[in-house]
Amino acid sequence: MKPARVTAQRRPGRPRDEALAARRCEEILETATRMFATRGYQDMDVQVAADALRVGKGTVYRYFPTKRELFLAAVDRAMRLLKDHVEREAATRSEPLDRVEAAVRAYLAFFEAHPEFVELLILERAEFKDRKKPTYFVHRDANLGQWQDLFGALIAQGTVRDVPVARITTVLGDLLYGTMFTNFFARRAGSEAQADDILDVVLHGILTPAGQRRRAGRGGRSK
Amino acid sequence: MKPARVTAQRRPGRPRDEALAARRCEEILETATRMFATRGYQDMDVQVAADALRVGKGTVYRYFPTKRELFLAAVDRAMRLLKDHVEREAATRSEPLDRVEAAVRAYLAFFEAHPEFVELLILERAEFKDRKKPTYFVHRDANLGQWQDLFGALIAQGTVRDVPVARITTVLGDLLYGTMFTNFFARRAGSEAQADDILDVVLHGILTPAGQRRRAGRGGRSK
Amino acid sequence: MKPARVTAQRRPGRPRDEALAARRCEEILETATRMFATRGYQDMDVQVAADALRVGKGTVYRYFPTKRELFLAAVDRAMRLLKDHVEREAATRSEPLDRVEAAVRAYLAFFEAHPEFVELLILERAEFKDRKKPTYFVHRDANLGQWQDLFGALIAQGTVRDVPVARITTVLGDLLYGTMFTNFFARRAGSEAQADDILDVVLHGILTPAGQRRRAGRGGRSK
Amino acid sequence: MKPARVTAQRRPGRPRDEALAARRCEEILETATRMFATRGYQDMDVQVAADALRVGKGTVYRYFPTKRELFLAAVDRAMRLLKDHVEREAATRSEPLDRVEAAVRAYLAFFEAHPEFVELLILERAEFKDRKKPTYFVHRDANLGQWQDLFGALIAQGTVRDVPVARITTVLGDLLYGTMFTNFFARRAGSEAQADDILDVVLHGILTPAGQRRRAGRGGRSK
DNA sequence: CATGAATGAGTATTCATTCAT
DNA sequence: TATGAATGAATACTCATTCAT
Repeated sequence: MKPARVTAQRRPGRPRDEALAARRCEEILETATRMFATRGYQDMDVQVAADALRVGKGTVYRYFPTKRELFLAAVDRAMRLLKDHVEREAATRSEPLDRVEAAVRAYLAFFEAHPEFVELLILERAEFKDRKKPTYFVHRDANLGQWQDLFGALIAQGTVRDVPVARITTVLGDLLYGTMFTNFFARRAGSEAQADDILDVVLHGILTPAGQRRRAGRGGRSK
Repeated sequence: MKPARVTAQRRPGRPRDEALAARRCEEILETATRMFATRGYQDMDVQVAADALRVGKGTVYRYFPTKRELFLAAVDRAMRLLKDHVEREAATRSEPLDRVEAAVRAYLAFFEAHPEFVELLILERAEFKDRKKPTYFVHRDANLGQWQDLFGALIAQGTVRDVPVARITTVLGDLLYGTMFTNFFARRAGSEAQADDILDVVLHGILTPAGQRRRAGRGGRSK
Repeated sequence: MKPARVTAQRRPGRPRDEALAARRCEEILETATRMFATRGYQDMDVQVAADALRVGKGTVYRYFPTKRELFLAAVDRAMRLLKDHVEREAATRSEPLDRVEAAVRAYLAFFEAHPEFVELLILERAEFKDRKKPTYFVHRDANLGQWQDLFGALIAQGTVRDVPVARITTVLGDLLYGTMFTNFFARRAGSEAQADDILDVVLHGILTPAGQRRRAGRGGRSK
Repeated sequence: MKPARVTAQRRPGRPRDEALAARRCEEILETATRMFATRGYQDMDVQVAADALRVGKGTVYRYFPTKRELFLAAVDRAMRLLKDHVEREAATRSEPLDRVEAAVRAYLAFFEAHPEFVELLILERAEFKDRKKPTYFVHRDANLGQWQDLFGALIAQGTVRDVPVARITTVLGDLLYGTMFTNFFARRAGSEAQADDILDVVLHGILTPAGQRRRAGRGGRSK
């Protein structure tokens, strides 16, 4: 006879253990992420994931009603972790340009440490073409504003050339995205050195002063 | 679909019509590309593709022994078409920097005109993780040398800063790759303006001279 | 089945509330009957029934150890209610022939008012083919004797032709059974008029000329 | 759009064997009927049926796209066979009343010989409650008219009492239906004697005194 | 050569039942 | 006693591939 939970009268029956549920939910997502990344969407068998988790298959389905929902929850979790990581790192700096640099390094380091999340991004697009917008871009768009504000401030203080901020965020965003994917596809590593390269090119450009003059003289198309 | 009975002098038995075979092979790949891109790898039924081609399913299997081979042939074809397109455009210019610019524009225009090829690249990675290297990177690596030579020449002539050419090709390659994917995922269009933006940032950098001095003074990490 | 705890003086511990148990048992059967009839045996989820009853699934299992037993108890209840209804109606008459007529009307009216019970009869046969004899026929056979006695008396008093009573009860039983099913399947209604039709046809077959005259003289209902 | 089967040039590829297809379709239905009747709808595994037919499961699905369609086709076939049988037997007689009698005997004999068809009727109702009208009643309604005409003629010729023909066909139809089901449920046999009983009861209800005398004079079978 | 009939391995999901609380 | 979290057996249908014609 268990001592009655002193909270007056509780409902009859087995009470729900909220903490356990949350922990298990996280465990399932973590394992599922690993298995989706390893085997692909179709070949990731919910049965195998359940076995790895030491729970019954039905239990997984209690938490995520379909394989699809399980997958999308895993992608969403990955994006939340990315955002947390990048913002935490950027927050360690106060100078705007330093924040940009820290964010670039954090982004690349995050995906280097978690290649399984890159795989999820690929899989999402490959298997769920019907969805309006991939999770990555939903998150990207949600975070875009703060970075544009940052570059706006850098232009105002005369550190960055006065070009449309959208040009900067777009090019830098695409560059990071492409680097992250290529690292994964081509099995490259060394995100620290990559960050150096990227920052060198983006911040300074590749042309010499002479080269810049020459190009301007020829009427290159860039405004 | 009846082969033209060429009258010349026939050898006994039905002569193999090489031209017909090549044409049909191309037709199959084109249709398959469209259908893979539209429906994904798993959902693209060979039966449906055969129906669209107005041939029997067995005929498709005569040209490509498995669905997998059919898919990989389609990816390979896409990469060949990309290479042809970029090189043809680059060849219209003689100045090295102009060739780079033309190549950048051609690359983006190609994938804007052929989003189905982007889809194939995604699908390849998602469905064939076991392959050593995705087709895209096989082609990328094969073409890398000529672009490195080009940038080497630009450095020698003083147009481009004396940084390792690998840094330039890597950053530019990743940026184009990321832009192409993002265009597709986020349904962006307007590759001409994008090329302008990319060339502006990569060639000139985003920092003002003052900003560059300030960063150098702070001992920024880039060498 | 459990011997009633004689109430006199209470023993320590929570007393079993027999009345509550019986009431809940009846509630469960009533709800289960409705849901089995609406959704079929396989599609009737114990979970859904428990939800409808506002109790936990485990509680249902406390009363009925398996879904199968729950179903069979529901069928059995239906047959008990049928018998009660028919006998109660028949008991309102004293003349043997009137009792027969009342029973026929009561039978048809009962199933017209409770189509869910017809559904249970169907489902029992469809899902439990292994059982030796469907519940309906167990009850039918148990009640057969009293009706045969009744017709025996009618023959003895010269009201009914001297044919084997089994012929009468069988034909009448099959006719009622077929009418009840057909009403249900074909969504016919109007059991009163049907009873008129049935009695007209059957009585004018089973009555002797003398019996017909006697009944007409008493103002029997058949037109 | 069917190409005239001019033997000269046939389309390339393996020609479809129409006769084989029709035969196999019938075989599948026959086997499926037996297995549905034996095991019930849910427990009838298409795999097992395919094994019994010595074909692959996919082949069954080529002919019937779903298990449901297979089942409904089996029911429909049963009804067609019933109709054929009853009409063939009725057609052996010329006198209207003899046709009725022959039809009653044929109906009961058919279901006595094919209890599996009775099972199908049960299963259809149990598993497909959503369908507007069970197959049996679709067929029943389609054939009703001819029997009403027959009874109309019998009334006109003074053999049958002048009651609404619908009353006669309904009561007789329900009686046959109930008898057939009860035979099956209660495992009764002896449809010949049952037909005697039914005809005795029903005819002596529907015949005028003149009609009874006429039939007795012709040596009608009812005792 | 071309066809399409035949095949059967492969899989997400449901739900009756159990039992810890 | 009541509850509902956990379990895992059970199953229709698809589609890549083969091969008789």
